[in-house]
Amino acid sequence: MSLSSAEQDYLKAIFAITRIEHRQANTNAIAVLLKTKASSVTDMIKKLAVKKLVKYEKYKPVSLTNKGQKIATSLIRSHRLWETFLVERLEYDWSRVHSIAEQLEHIEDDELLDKLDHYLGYPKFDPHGDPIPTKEGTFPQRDETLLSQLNPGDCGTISSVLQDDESFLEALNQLNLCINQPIEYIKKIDFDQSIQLKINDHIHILSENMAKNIAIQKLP
Amino acid sequence: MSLSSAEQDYLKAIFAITRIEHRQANTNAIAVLLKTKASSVTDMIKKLAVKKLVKYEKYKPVSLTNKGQKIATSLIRSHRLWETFLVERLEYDWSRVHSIAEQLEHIEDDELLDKLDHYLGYPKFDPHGDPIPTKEGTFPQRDETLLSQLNPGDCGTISSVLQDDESFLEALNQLNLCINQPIEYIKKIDFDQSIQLKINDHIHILSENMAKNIAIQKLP
DNA sequence: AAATATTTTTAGGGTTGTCTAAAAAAATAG
DNA sequence: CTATTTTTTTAGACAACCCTAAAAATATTT
Ligand SMILES: [Mn+2]
Ligand SMILES: [Mn+2]
Ligand SMILES: [Mn+2]
Ligand SMILES: [Mn+2]
Repeated sequence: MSLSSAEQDYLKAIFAITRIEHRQANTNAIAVLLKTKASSVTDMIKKLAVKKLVKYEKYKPVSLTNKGQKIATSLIRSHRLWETFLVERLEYDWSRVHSIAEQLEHIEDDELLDKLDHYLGYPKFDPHGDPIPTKEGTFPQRDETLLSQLNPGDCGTISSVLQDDESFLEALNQLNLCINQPIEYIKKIDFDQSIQLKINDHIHILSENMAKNIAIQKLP
Repeated sequence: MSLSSAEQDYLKAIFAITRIEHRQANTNAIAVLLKTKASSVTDMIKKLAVKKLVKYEKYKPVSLTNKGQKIATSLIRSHRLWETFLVERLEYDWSRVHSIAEQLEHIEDDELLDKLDHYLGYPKFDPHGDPIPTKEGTFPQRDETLLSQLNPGDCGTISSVLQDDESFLEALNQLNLCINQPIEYIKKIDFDQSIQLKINDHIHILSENMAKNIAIQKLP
């Protein structure tokens, strides 16, 4: 069964809300994520339910069937492999690749993902530190702490970012904050919960909101 | 102005018919190429005319404006660069890449083609020997003769194939007939114009139809 | 030049995916 | 437990793209 890009995007959205953000995939949440209207979501959910890709009861949050989950996982795999290709081979900045991967992830061919994976050397994490599921659908795991939840004196390296927003990532570039960059957490500023941290021996400040979207691997 | 994949496919089709096959792009010719119906073509041509991408008068063959030509050329560049990537980097067989490139050619990003071109080392010809237009829209030129038009004793190497059909290319694989393969033309068989030729010291036969779709660079 | 065949366009309709506005259901507050 | 607010669904419409069948225009024969 072949799915339209729109159908695929809905499956991805439901996966992101339920499995990644651990929220309920209700009509509005999906509409917000996909920048569409609740009525459009209802329509599409019904179609996906007929195709046995989601479980749906009127007025209840929707969930993926096994089949739907497999497809969503494969799309995430595709998205993240393409992002890796764009950064590692085409020398794109990590801030620019998300919207291109949104298009590339829908390219259909039986062998493409495996060949791309092989070519890239079976990467485990994408340029934003997000885990790339294996062909079998397993996500590599890792111990991470949100930068916003460190304690004074904690040291570590940036392991992932939780947003793909271009302006957010560009701002991190300015501070040399990229994946694997060592940092030291200094303290939280009482005034508005901003974070003070040391990067390459320089002190910088990050808003609470930005700090919430940066994950750290703590050094022992 | 951003164009749908369908609109882009029509521009490519008109380019192929007028500039490559040197025929008139009338409604039926386009419908056959795009495997659609004449009435659908008329509808789309009208839309493209409003957008000033084609010149259209009722009942007359259609032609591309400069703007339409630039877009078509860029799509061909995209298609052929992606085919090159698939064969040279992902190790696809040349017989499998066309349908994937049909999808990839529509990916939109300002920098993508230039980065891909740079990464591939500015290739001049794609895996089928077709010229890859430069960023400026110039097609590399070459002296070619159709295999069907050689004379007994002529030697040369295969420089391109005129069809992307998977079964055609797979059949060529079986005979070791790939780009740059040296061949010697033996003779035409009176019975049905089949071609006898020597490949790696072995004699083989090709149907007239296949020979018409293989281009040769003659050796002096 | 008229008759016939072919090509192109128009008319009307179907599907997919979107939207707004209104109705219905569920959740929340008093 | 009712009243109000919020969320979800339904109804109806629209744009893009494609289709079939019929009409109109053009090309080819006789
Ligand atoms: Mn992304
Ligand atoms: Mn990513
Ligand atoms: Mn091709
Ligand atoms: Mn090609």
